[in-house]
Amino acid sequence: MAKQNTVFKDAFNRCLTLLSETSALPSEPELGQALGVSRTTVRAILSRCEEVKLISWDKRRKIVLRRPEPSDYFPTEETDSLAERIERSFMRRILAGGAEPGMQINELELAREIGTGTTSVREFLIRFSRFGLIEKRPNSHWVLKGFTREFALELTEVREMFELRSAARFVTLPENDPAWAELKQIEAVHREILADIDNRYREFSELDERFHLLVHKSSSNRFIVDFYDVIAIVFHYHYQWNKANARERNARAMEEHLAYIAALQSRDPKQAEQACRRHLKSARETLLQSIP
Amino acid sequence: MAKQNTVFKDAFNRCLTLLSETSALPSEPELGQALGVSRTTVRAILSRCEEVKLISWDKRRKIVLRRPEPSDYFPTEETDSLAERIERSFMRRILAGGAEPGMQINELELAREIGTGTTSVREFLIRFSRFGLIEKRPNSHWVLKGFTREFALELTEVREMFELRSAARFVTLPENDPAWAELKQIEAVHREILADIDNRYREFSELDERFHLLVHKSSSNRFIVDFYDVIAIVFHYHYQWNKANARERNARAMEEHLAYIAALQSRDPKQAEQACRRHLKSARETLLQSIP
DNA sequence: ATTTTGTCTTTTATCTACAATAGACAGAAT
DNA sequence: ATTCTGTCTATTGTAGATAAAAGACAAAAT
Repeated sequence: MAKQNTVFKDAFNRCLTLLSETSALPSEPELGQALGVSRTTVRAILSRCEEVKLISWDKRRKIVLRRPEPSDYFPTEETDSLAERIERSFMRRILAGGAEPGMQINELELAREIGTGTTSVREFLIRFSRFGLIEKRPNSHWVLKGFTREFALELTEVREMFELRSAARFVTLPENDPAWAELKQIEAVHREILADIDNRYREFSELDERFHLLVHKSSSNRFIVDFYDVIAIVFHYHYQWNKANARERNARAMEEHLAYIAALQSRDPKQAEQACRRHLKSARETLLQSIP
Repeated sequence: MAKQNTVFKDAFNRCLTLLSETSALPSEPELGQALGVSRTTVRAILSRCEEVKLISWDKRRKIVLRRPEPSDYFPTEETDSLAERIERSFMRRILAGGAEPGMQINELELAREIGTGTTSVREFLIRFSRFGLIEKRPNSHWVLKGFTREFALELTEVREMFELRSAARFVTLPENDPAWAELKQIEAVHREILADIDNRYREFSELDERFHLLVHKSSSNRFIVDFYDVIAIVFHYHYQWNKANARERNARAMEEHLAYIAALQSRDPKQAEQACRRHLKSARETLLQSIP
């Protein structure tokens, strides 16, 4: 097994969805564009569609023969890229499991446990090391530095610097900048979710990321934007892991977001700074509370 | 060739230096400690020393038979780790050579050119990507974003935030913090070099890194300290590449450093901030001037 | 009672191989 | 004249293999 064909499987699944809405498929390049894959993969998808009698395919004629059934789709486990699977396994181990700071991380063991080669694990660890949670001892093992109180404080310190800077930049964006429209949309989603908070509070995590990323992006600084990855991954797994009082917490955060959004929309730097500070402060407290 | 034995060769060379100063070598664990390698490597070194008749080795008795000669040492090219060689080749290509932004980077080609396997190149690129100069298109090539004006501006923006924060923290360090002693030493080296600037201005680059790293470290924030790597590598290669007016530039920077150091030593936050700002401003200008 | 050595096992760093995927080009179809 | 398809080549992602290096443990030496 040299390379997983997850790109193919994932694109195939998405193609089935397209296929359920039309009677014929477009040209190969067009389909490739729509699915975000190369023609090689498109042709593999078309071949399989033909094989399972979903379409008849003769050169430009690609006629849909029947609606796709659930059994036509590849199971979702098979469409995740290896990197995603490794990330999940790893985060589960270090965040959920009893992972003490100072623990050694073993590439081989990790690879065996996840059922993959060492190369992929190694590359994952290298990529992951920029999050500041692990550190390499050359020619030897990795060391887990742990999701500790210090880590959270260091992370939030930088986050606050960056977000304050970004928010200050945000209010100076020209009227026609698309960020304003996106901000309005995000505001609307906040209101929708708040209106049905009991059922939809779980959608906050994703919305939170969307909002803060938008703010960070207005910095036009790649280092600030890239750093948001670190924040996002920490909060992402943190939300999954720590579900106590989620409904309440999320509701409060969304109220803060709305105040923050209104302050940005006011274009007044002072107001924006204050609202930003308020929200960041409570976000930091929430994060710290969950750390023993 | 599965793994280069650069650790062995480098440690062997360093062992020869030790060996030229004593008549007998210590125990294996002790030697391992001194050279920073495992006992396995120590034993390989001892074996080779015995082979070339540098020592006689019988269990605990390791008697030096003769002084090492230049020909006993491994050539320096062989002691650099693969990662270092890849970094140098790569930086030469992208900084010195005509490397336009948007250029594609090809792992295979790079590997062939450097004379190494693709895995190492790949891992280097992943590690290097955090410097914001390259970006990966999944399942496809890397894209060079280029050492452009924007890059320099984004880099210095973050640098200034971080260094101002660190300098503010520095002045609050307790009297007995070792940073104060180190600062004094660094100050002394500045004066020494300035006294003989015509001959020694080339030493500035290293001193610059030492000084700013000390400042950044006082932040006690891993993200701030780690970010200094980015700054260091950029300035390191930048100095190598752009040598116009080096003597003059370095002298001026050192004067600024001395003012900055004095301001830190005054423990007055206002003064420190001002001196820091002044120096950062001129550092930014210097960097920008060298970019077309 | 430590510390050192001899021996052995485990892990890392690196290379090579190969399937999946991207991408190039000429001829075919509109 | 453009767009699409068939075919072919090049590159990436991943596994597996292997030498170098780290490290564990018991027996030997101080």
